[in-house]
Amino acid sequence: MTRVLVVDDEPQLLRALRINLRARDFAVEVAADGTAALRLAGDFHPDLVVLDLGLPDLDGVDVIQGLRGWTNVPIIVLSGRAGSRDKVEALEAGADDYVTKPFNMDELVARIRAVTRRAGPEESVRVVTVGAWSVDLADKTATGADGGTLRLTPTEWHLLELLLRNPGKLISQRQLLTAVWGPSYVKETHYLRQYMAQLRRKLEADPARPRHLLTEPGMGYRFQP
Amino acid sequence: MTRVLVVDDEPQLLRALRINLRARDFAVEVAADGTAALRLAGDFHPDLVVLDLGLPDLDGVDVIQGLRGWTNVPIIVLSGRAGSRDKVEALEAGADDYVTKPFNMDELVARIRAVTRRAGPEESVRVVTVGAWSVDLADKTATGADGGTLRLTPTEWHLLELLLRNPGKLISQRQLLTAVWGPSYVKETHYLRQYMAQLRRKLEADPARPRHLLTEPGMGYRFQP
DNA sequence: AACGCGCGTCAGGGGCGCGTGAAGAAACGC
DNA sequence: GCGTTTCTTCACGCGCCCCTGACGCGCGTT
Repeated sequence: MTRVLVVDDEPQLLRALRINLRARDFAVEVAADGTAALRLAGDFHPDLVVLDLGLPDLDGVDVIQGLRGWTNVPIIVLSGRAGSRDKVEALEAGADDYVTKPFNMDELVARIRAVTRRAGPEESVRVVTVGAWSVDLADKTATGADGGTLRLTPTEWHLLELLLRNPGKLISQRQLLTAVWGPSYVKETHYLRQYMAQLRRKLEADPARPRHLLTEPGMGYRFQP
Repeated sequence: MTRVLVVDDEPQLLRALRINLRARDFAVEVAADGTAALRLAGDFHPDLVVLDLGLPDLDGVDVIQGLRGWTNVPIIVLSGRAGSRDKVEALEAGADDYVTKPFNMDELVARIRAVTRRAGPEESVRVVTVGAWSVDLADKTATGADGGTLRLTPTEWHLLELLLRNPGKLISQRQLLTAVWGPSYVKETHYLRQYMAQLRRKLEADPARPRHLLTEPGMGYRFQP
């Protein structure tokens, strides 16, 4: 059964969503604020998160980034504001879809189905090949074609894992910094340059001309398989 | 069947629209003034509203806001006045498209189709085709028919994403400027011309004659799928 | 015709982001 | 306590992105 975590601070909306989703055969858990949402997400391991941006304690974008730091569970954002600025910010932070209130319940369910369908038949990757190296994300080892192994520091692993788990996808600097160093480090882009350089030195055949760990100027980085 | 509410105070235009839309398999309801329109919208729950701005009782913008208070049903505005001031006001209030009278019936139907197609219970778009290019908004990649990739700067992405996420819909200059550069840049329409030209150079087969990134003089820009 | 206005196009320059190297500060091992 | 590894900080040069100004064109107004 598909497990859904609903995060909203309005009791009646929470209740309406719970009833409607349970009637459609979803397992539903609810949270009323951002901190509870982040905690429950760790315990409940939902297949999908429905997140209201207007929470009492945390900013919605911070909740998204808090989740994106360790999981790429699909996130559907609810918001009372239709402003495209908010929408873009949420999507940039890692949301998968955006629904403005007031919304039609059938539409929301349709989007939930669409998002879970898309994320459904995925196997969580364990081994990724980066050039001549074979990286095992589960037991944290990297072995070369000649059988030699590579040593990576914890920070390097954290950064590399985020990129490798989203092959081909652009990960914004903000996302990387909040995930690896925390939300208060979003300005320290030089950390990224520093550690991306180290990863390239260790993994790329020609560190000056990376073929797999690519820079997207002004935006972020991307792992190209 | 798609349900359309037509709001206009001219009986002959009302009649013409009803006949034409019914012939094209729309379910049509009509209202002759703003109050009737707001009441009927609540009862009829249309999938689309065609709204004449020149109503006897209420100002057109007030009708739009009255609808937007509880629903985000697509609204296409009709107006006899070609003044850009009215257009922009209507679009800012939440209208989805704008047609000046006298209008071509086929054009109106085409816009109705475009707007309803977009708002249907479809999954949120990730990949959009623009001419020969395939643009992935999630991965931030653009690949051509020959497999080549395209590089876009952050500002170009921001602008393009806004247009591509609202296919067929007219986005006002004000909206684009506030979303990409911030609210204090609403006068800098020069930026738009600059970056729209760059996007056309990169995406359009014939940048001088754009087929997908269209200019609506005095109002804004539109992405035509 | 002259003028203003909006749009498209081109060229140039300043500033910022990126890559790189190096060194100090902190944490960890024994 | 000492050496090593890891994290953080600083400095420097280069390339490119963003902004700016200019001009031409079409269109409607005076």
